[in-house]
Amino acid sequence: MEVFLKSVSALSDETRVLLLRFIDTYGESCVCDLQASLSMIQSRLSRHLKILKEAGFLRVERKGTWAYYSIRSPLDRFRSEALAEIRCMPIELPPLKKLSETGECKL
Amino acid sequence: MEVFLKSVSALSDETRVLLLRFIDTYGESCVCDLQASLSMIQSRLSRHLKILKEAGFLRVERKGTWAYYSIRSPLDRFRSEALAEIRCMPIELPPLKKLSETGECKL
DNA sequence: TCATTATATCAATATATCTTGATATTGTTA
DNA sequence: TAACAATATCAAGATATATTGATATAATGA
Repeated sequence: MEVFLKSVSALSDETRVLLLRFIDTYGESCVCDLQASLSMIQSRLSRHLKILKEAGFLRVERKGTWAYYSIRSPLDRFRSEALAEIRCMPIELPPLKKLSETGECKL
Repeated sequence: MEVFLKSVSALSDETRVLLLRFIDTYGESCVCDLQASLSMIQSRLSRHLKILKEAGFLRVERKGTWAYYSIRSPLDRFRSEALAEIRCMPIELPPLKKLSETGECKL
């Protein structure tokens, strides 16, 4: 798909906007932390994270079995502007649950 | 729908991106001109123009039975940036057919 | 190597969006 | 008012996208 269309399609879904806002707010997160914090099913998360990554908003870093997703940097003008808009949205962010650090992870 | 989601959803469709690019390039156009130039069915055009209008990209001005659509101005930062992206897209623009002015309109 | 955990992908269904043709609305002119 | 042209809306089917549960892959440690 064309680059711009891929970017805006990625943004046109509530779940993905929430993910971007969450990761932008709390910083790099692994899938199991997102799963615990947002109470989302794992396959659903994986799908949306992939779409956001392929649209140029996220990057992944593997650390052992964990995959850490973070906001890709630097973002181009359009994506930065989009992220700025998302920062202003009235979203109820659930608190962060860092299972990957407290060793409670086993979902 | 939430404002930002409405904007990006409006942008995430090839037909609407083409419409924006067309109107941005050739200036204010009525539906029958778009119909002739883009060889699109009228109900389809009407639908997409409405979505773009409600997303804040277009405005309409009625002149008699004609409805002239143009880029809304001023656009906010995000929408301007989006339009700038669209201006850079490699789109094959069909030539403008100004039926509404030459009196050939009767579709 | 086997077992375990985290993540990714797949297949089926559910949901949303687009396209089309038909009909309704609005404005103009006779 | 009647007839017509331009545009908008509606309803049906077609297409795309999202969600879920099941399965596959990858990394780790015993």
